[in-house]
Amino acid sequence: MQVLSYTEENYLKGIFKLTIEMADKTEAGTNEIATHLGVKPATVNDMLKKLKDKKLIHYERYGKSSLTKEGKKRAIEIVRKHRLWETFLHEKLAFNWDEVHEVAEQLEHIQSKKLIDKLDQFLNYPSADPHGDLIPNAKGELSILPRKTLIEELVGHQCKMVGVKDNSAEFLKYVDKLGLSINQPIKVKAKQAYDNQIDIEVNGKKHSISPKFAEQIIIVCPTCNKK
Amino acid sequence: MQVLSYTEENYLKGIFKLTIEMADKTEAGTNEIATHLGVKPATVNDMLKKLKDKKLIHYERYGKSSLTKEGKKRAIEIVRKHRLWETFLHEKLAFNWDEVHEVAEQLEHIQSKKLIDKLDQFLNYPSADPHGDLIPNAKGELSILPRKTLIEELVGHQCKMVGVKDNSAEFLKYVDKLGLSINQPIKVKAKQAYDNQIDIEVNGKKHSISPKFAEQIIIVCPTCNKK
DNA sequence: TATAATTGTTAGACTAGCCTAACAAATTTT
DNA sequence: AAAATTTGTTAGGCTAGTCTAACAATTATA
Repeated sequence: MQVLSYTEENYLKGIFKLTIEMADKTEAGTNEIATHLGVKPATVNDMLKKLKDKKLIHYERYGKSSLTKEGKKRAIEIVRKHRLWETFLHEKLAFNWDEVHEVAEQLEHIQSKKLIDKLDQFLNYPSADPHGDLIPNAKGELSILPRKTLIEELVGHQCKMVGVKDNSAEFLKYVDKLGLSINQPIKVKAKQAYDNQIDIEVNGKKHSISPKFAEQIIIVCPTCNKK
Repeated sequence: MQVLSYTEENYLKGIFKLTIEMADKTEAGTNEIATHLGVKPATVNDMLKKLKDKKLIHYERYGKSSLTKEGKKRAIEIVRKHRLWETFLHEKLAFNWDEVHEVAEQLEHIQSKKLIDKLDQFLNYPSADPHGDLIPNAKGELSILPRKTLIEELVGHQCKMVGVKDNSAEFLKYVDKLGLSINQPIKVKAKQAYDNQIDIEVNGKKHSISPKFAEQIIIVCPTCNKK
């Protein structure tokens, strides 16, 4: 598989944003792409011809552009890398969520399949980046798992925290104390019929939490949705 | 502080390796740099003029080149980034020590002071990378003992292995068999004038090694440098 | 020391990615 | 439907980084 230049990758990513992530359109015009990327239309025109030759986009003279199947696949790989790096910067290196984008713009162009797969693993296969945007998996699939709260999770299942409902300092402090954070795996060990307390395991540590608390923790559960 | 291009950074790093990390020289020739970087001498010639204009190297027509104070500072920053990334890949993402170099070659060019300082912190301020090479700190300080190969070491001196040149499985297996590893002390007992075999002592055990082998073992020798 | 070999430089050409200026096609407005 | 506006294309030029081929300076050798 041919390696694309830094610039070619940025064009694919830009066209992806304009045609696939924007709900209302499936094609992008030359001027529109130019504005989005901060270059002149003449420059875009040259690149569109080049990307067409490489079979990464559909393009005809005076027409709009869109990604081919291969082009879309490539674009999704770049988006995946971008969002995984953002997650890394935020979760592991304590960058603020509004500082991560600029650095991820550079990191997303690093060429190494092994690197990105290992990073994914290291981050616990996150499904969303610090901005809440979904992260495609290694196959390029955007898994939209239904969200629920921890109180609804089945005993024996392993789920992943993706957010909270309560945002009070008091609540967040408790969340923190239990070792919970975005993308943190949680295993439900048992539920007490008597008072609905839930026994969970987080990072090897066991806790018993109240239903009131569990109700505030938003999760997704791959196990529930498999098959 | 002006930002250097990917290519300019690679030239500085190359000149650094040839003039500062190699024991016996303080200047590098045009052809030598070309060979090291895998480009033609004519190309190097252009870049040397450019780096001279930017006051990053000392260079005169038909003369050898060396880094200025500023050039050296820049080169050390790149080396620092390279080695921190190697450490990250090895320690956090479970890359083998012989797989990290290629990816670090790309990562070392990411421009973000904050990123590299956070990474340093995340890794607990490591002082050596997976190959045993020293990592300069944020101030660029590094206790540089000149590196050379075992074949150059004087009889009677005790040195320390800090790396290898050959990375083939065959070679590394032999290295292992002799009890050699990063930071392993080696004593040179004798050299045979007849066939240049070198008698060494590693961990109390004596071995006789070929010059071909010795040439691949990178060492530092405190004795040689203690005047 | 004269010659050969090596090392370094110059000139000219190429590509990728960018630009401006002029023009052409498509679309919108009147 | 003609004119005006917007959108897209082309031609030609620029820079960084690369190359080859010819030449010049330096160094090693006979």
